[in-house]
Amino acid sequence: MSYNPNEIEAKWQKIWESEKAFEPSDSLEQKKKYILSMFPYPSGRIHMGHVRNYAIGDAIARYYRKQNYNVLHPIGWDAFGMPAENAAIKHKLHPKKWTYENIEYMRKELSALGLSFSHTREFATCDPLYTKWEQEFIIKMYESGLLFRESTTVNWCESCHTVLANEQVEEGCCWRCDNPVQLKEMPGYYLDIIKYADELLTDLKILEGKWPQQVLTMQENWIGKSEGLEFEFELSEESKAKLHGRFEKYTVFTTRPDTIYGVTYSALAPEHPITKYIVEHGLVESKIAQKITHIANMAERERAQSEKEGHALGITVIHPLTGEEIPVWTANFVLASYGGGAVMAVPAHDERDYEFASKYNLPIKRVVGAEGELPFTGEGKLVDSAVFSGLNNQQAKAKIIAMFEEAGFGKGKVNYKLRNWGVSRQRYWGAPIPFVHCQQCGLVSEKIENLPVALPDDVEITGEGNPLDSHPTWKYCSCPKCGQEAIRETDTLDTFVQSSWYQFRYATNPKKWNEIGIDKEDAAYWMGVDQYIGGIEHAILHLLYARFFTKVLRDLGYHDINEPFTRLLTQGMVLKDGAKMSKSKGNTVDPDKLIEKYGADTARLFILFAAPPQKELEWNDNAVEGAFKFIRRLFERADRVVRNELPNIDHEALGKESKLARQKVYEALQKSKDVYEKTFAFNTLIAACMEALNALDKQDDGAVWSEGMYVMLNLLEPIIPHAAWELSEVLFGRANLSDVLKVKDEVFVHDSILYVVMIGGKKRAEIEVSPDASSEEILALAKEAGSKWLESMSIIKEVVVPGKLVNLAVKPAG
RNA sequence: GCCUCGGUGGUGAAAUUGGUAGACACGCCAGACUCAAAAUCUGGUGAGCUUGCUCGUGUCGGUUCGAGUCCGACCCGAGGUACCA
Repeated sequence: MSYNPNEIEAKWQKIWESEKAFEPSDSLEQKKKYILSMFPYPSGRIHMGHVRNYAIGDAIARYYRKQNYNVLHPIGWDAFGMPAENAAIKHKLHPKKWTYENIEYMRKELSALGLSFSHTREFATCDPLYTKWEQEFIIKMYESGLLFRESTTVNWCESCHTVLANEQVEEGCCWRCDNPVQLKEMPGYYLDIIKYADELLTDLKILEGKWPQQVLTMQENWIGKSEGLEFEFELSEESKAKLHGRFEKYTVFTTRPDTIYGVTYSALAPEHPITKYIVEHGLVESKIAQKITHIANMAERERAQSEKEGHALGITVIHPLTGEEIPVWTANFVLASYGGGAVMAVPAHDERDYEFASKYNLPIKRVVGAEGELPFTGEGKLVDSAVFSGLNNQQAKAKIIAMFEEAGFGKGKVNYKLRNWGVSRQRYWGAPIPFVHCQQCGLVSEKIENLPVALPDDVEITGEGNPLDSHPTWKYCSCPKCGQEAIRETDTLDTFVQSSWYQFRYATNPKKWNEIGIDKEDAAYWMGVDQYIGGIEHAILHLLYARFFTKVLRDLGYHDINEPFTRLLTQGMVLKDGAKMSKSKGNTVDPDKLIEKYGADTARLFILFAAPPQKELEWNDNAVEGAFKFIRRLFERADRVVRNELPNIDHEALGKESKLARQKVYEALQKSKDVYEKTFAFNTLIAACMEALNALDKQDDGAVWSEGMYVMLNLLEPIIPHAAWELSEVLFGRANLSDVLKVKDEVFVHDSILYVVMIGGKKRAEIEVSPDASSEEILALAKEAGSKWLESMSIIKEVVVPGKLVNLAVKPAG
């Protein structure tokens, strides 16, 4: 047969579409697999990263379908977000139109790849029906206290005109546009992810061995749990008076309570209320006040990189154990958002405190270890620490915390680096936050029956300010509670909110989509996602938020799932000339053109053959050609097939080459289970099939050819589906595709076994040994074969590895 | 700095988890076909030399009959994180 990819790919795609071949069954009884590749942002065109992502997911989905699983393999669109608004500004296109046109185009591109998606479950996250349920979740979260509105210092990107979540700041810059992030005081909506920090951390253990270690470690570090002591510094009487009695004390957190006798000063963040009060009330020189204000207004990045700087605030606090008066400073390295924005400073045992104390000539008092260089942050015995002197510092930690708790001065405390998730964005193209501001009632959530609060279509997008805010009528409404005039919230939700629950939406039968957001029974059947596939760049952002949302929606009663993604595969990037493919570098390969030239099967085969999915993939045009030739060879060899079913073969009667060919075929089959279910090393399975085809070519038994093609097409169907369906249809009426194949053990039975003879650890000879030979017989043969190397040697040890090799350890005789 | 993952021919990569290093493919070389080229097919292809031996999986050491694989120290690369008290 000749191979015409364009013709057969169009033919089968049409058949799959009209037969709705890949829709899962509604029955919730059958064994199931939920295979999900991360949904795309509809940016306009697909790129090779998408092709790789969906080729991997599709191969796994098709494999399980062949194993008679009920398979859910959906696709959708992560459709809200900034590029749509930027396009609107640039090309005067409405974000909605831009987005849906892109979806239309990309859907066509993806369908050319022959992906086995369940299209009845497809949706875009900007569909009002999706927004409706999301807004309901947000309101329930508000009612349960998990969502709150407050005014704090936020990360602000001036170029995107919006607030960023902590996770969206990369090295002090905006994750989208790379502009330096400013700190700004603003009201916003927050999700209390810290409340779930401990569960998010401990449940990482469930994922061990199923998620890449790298991702688990990144999440662990991001959550950043640390245990220590929280206590209060009381201001001296004089200082209280100086602050007009407005402040009595403040809280500090330390992971080193064992060093508390070494405290020589305390430092507050420039944003700390006491610092602010002092600056605003002229309690320090105006020059110093200016400097402090300057620090507070610096961009986060700049501040982190600048030298340690601080100013004495002219107040003191009382050491809770010694009663000493300790000076209070403000310092640029104290973070407002962590541990109360204040620290006790122990310069002898903390590098930062030491650097600061050295610069400003503050006293340094050693309390751990007898001698050696300072600062010393290691383990040791306490000195000059009253009753705790002489204790090992680890023991002292526990005792000092216990003592504080007993005396009521403080308590053991767990802190997290993780910050609460700021979900409001000052942008148009997102899901509106369903709240109104009422003069009478304050912040009020919209009534559930009024959802969705939909975006107005008639907006002018200029890039200046939030179009919802400047819309003439949209924000004016009546209060859902008292009916008075009120103002609608004009902030929209972070787009990561949509991608935090889409996996549950797919799992919900679309027949119920109008009535319900997430169906509990459907979720119990389909969730968690058995295999999730996506880029490592989502290791923290999306994967942490989605895990969090899953737990929150569980606690709100929507379902009973603890973790959304049972197994995770992070695919490597697609490179060309050693660099990531990008338009700006001009090293892209256009998937459409590739498919036009070689067909989708070649594209899929190359991508899965060139490297294991977890690794980076270097593009190679010649190797693409090679992939095409392999498929063409399969078509050419179809003529060798003489039976239209799996033949029964008398193995013993075959010639040597035919026996070897059968062995290669079944080696490939044996390998396939591991590849499709565990390692995803498709490259090795494809190589095994190539070996099998090479071996088949060296013999001409028609039955062996028939069996070989029957099995190989079954194994390759998930990778090159169009070619496999076409050949299987013609040769076997597709019976081989629905068959769950079994390995035939007789092909691995041999008349003789090859043993490698090693002498002194070096390979010296090979011997053919009968399968039932004893160790003694094998050794005798080995010694004979290796006699040349045994002359004037004496054997000190004889090792026989059954079925493999003989190793004779030797030393010179005499 | 800290954490994680890597380092194997000219290239992409294999190696049943401690058992013949380099499967499979790309490239290259030679041959066949051709007036010629392309395409196709066949064979070869880790390095070195004295042509059957030596060396060879980032470097150095260790364990073992046997190490790409395990242990220790180091070098290099990629990613993450960065004043979290």
